[in-house]
Amino acid sequence: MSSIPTPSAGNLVPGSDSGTLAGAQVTPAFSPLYQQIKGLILNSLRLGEWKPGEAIPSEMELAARFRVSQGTVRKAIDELAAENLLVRQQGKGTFVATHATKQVQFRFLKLVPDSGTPGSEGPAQRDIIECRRTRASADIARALALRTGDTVLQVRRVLSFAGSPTILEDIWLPATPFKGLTAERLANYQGPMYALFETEFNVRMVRAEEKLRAEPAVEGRELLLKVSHGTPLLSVERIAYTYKDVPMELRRGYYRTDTHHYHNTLG
Amino acid sequence: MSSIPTPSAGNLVPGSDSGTLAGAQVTPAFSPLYQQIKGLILNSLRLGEWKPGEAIPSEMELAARFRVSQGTVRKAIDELAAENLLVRQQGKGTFVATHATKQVQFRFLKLVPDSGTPGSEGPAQRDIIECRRTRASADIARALALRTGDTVLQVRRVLSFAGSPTILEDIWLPATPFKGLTAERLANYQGPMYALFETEFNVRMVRAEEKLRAEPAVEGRELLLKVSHGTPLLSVERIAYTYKDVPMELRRGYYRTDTHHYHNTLG
DNA sequence: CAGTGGTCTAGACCACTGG
DNA sequence: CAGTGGTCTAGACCACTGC
Repeated sequence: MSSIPTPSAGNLVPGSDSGTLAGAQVTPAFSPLYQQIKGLILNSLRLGEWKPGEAIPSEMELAARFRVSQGTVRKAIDELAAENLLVRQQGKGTFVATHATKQVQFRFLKLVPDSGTPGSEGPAQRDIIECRRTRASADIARALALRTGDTVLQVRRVLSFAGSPTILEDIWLPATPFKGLTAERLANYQGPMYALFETEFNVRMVRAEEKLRAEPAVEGRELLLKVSHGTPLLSVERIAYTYKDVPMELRRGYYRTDTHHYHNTLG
Repeated sequence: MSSIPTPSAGNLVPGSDSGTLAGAQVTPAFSPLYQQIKGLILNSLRLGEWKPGEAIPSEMELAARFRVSQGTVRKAIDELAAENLLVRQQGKGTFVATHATKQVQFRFLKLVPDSGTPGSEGPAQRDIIECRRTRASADIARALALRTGDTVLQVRRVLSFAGSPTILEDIWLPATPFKGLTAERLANYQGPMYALFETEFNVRMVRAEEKLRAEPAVEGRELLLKVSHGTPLLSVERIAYTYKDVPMELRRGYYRTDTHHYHNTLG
C-alpha cells in the first residue's frame, strides 16, 4: 500500500501560528489545532468548495482529511455554527448556511410589525426604483474598501408591508463581483436579495454592522415613503461583510416606525 | 469514615427531564446531562450562592459535587459563559459576570459617539431628575409581569456626554426587590446603575430586549435634552431580565443622534 | 510550584434521519 | 439498518496565573 495520503495542507501543529505579522506581536500567539482547522474550513467555504445549502463532509471524513480527532473537528465546527456560517442537523449532516432557507430568511432585517409575528404580514412588496452604475464617492469607497471613483452599482428600492411603503433603501455594491446585476434580475427574483447574491454572484453575506439614527424625512424620501416633510424616520446604515471580513455592501435605509419597530436583543 | 457525601441534588440521569409539564409534550424531551448541570449552576447563581465578581468552584470541584466528568461540567460552563453569565479566565478560575468590571461597563448601552471610541468622552454625567413611588399602569405592569396598580419605582434621569444632554430615560422597577432605592443613593453611586443593582439589591441584569423607533421630541423631553420641538429622537424601550427570564426593569429612553449613533452588530 | 482553565485524543454509547 | 451529529467519559498534556 502506498502511504503518505495527506490530502490537506502541510502539517498542523498546535502552537504554530502562521498568521502573525513581523514584529506585530511579541508573544508567538499560541494557536490551538481546532482554530487552524477552523481556518482551513473557512478557506474552503470562501473558495466555494461547498456552496450555500450544501452539506459539508461528515465530521469523521474531515477528521481523516485533516488527520486530527473527531473532537477537534467538532470544536472547529461548533464555532463556525455559533457564527452562523454552518448549520448542524442531527442525523443529517452539517450544511453551509444560506439566506435562502425559510427559517432564516431576512435574518438581517430587524424591523418587525408592532403586533403579530415577524412574517405575519405576508411577503413584502419590493419595488426597484433604480439600478445604475456610478462612481464611488469618498465615503462610499471607504466603506467598501475601494478607491474613490471606482465603479459601483447603486440600487434604490422601496419595501412595502400590507400595501404601505415602509422602507426606502439605497444600496451600493462593488461593480466587479456583481457584474451583470440589473434592475430586471432584481425585480424578477423571488426571495431575499442576499439569496440572489449567493446563487447568482457567489457572494454570501455573513455579518453586518449597523448605525442607527433618528432623522427627519427630506424631499425625495418623504415622497417615496408617503410621509409628510420632517416626519422622523429611523436611519439605518449597514455595512455587510462576506467571509474574512471583506465588506461587500453599503446600505442606507430609512424605516417608517409608526407601525413597525426595530427589534434588538442584548445578551 | 462516614460516606455518602453527595452534597448536591438527587441522581442525574441523561434523558430524565424534570421540566416537562403534564401533557404539554408528547415526546419525553431528552435532556442531556450537561443541560441539567447547567440548570443546577443557574439555580446557585439565582440563589446567590456565588455573588457577581466572585469565583465559582473549579471544574474539578463541580465535577465531584455533581458526580459527573470534568468534560460535562465544562460544556455546561461553556454555555453559561457564551450567555455572558460566567466569565472564564485561564489560570485563575471562572467568575460570576458583573456589570461592575471596567471591561464590560455599559454593556447594554449601544449609543456610541460618531467619532472616537465608546469611552473616549470620559464618564457620562448623570443627573437624577426624580425618583418616586407610583402605581403601575396596565402597560407598565404587563412589561414587568406585575398587576395593574402594583407599586413601582419610577426614575427619570438625564445622561450627558461632554456636557451635552444626550439621553433622557424613564425607568420603572418593581418596588419589592428595590425597596429602599432613593434618588440620593442613585446620585451618590459611582458606576453603572446595573452595578448598583447587583451590590445593593442582589439583582443582576442578564439579558434585555429593545424596541427602537424614531419619534419627534415633545414638550418636556425637548426641554431636558435641549432640542427644539419636533426634533427626531431615537426612542428605545427596553425590558431587562434577571436569571430565568424574570423581567425586572422597564426603561424608556430618548437618545439624541446628532453626535452619537446606536451601534448594532448582526451575526 | 501547585492549581486553574484549555486542548486533544480515543472510545463507547445515544438520538435522530433516511432509505 | 447504516450514517450522521450529540453526549459522556477518562486520561494526558499544555498554557496561564500567582504564590
